[in-house]
Amino acid sequence: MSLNSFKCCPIDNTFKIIGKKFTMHIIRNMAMKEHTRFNQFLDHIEEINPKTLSARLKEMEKAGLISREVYDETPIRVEYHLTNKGKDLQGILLQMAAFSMKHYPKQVFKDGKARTVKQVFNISSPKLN
Amino acid sequence: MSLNSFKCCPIDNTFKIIGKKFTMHIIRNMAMKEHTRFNQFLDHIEEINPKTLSARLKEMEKAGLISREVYDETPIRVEYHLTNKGKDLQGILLQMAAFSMKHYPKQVFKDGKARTVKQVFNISSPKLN
DNA sequence: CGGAATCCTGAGAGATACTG
DNA sequence: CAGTATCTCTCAGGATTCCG
Repeated sequence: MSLNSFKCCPIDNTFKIIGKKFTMHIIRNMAMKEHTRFNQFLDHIEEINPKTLSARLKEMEKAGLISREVYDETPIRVEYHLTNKGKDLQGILLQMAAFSMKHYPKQVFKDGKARTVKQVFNISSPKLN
Repeated sequence: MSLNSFKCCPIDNTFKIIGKKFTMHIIRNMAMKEHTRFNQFLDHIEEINPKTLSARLKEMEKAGLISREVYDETPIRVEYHLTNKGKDLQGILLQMAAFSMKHYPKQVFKDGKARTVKQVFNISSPKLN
């Protein structure tokens, strides 16, 4: 199976979906911290502002990475959840975590000692689809 | 092992290194097409221009992802190669490819049929460090 | 060949205030 | 609570030319 079977580059395509600032941070907080709500993201994502957060959430919903559900209570409640497609980004997320945990232990860990993803998240290598 | 051992987020840290436009494209061409030279990147990376390419290469060298070697011939020859650290980004690269190959087969493949990374690259899941 | 130097532009991000 | 509405502004990136 050769590279000739490609019409466009899958890496370029993926980058267009997740490459914008904060997109992976939102995915991270949904996948690893189980955050679901607007102000939760706003309060816990480094340096994000409501305008940008709103824009990212809309893009991600349009791309099918997340779902948006409105609960008509007072006060209103809106929850965002990862779709199965969004969950498939966890492989990228873990590889990203692994890279910094290996190469930047002093910045990443309080005690400065490197750890593996398996140690921290108790997870094994994500399958390649 | 809990999330409390983190000083800063490894995903955020990685994103700061590879999140800029074209960085992963350069890594891709080095890792998968064995490109090594300035004009090779310039000619084969979609929409890049010399100024941005130059900036990315410098950042990447400074970050220790690539090495720069000058061969004093006429005309001068300069080669860029992935360091071991740069090679450790291949796991992310493969996960990125896998995502689009699974979810966007019609955009990615000429025949529109999904393939796995294993089928295309004859490679198994990258290890998580 | 491998860039550096300019100049230019606009998308996108930041800050803040406001609203249903 | 979950967003809009402005308004400002920077700087990443594009286009082009030139240089050792």
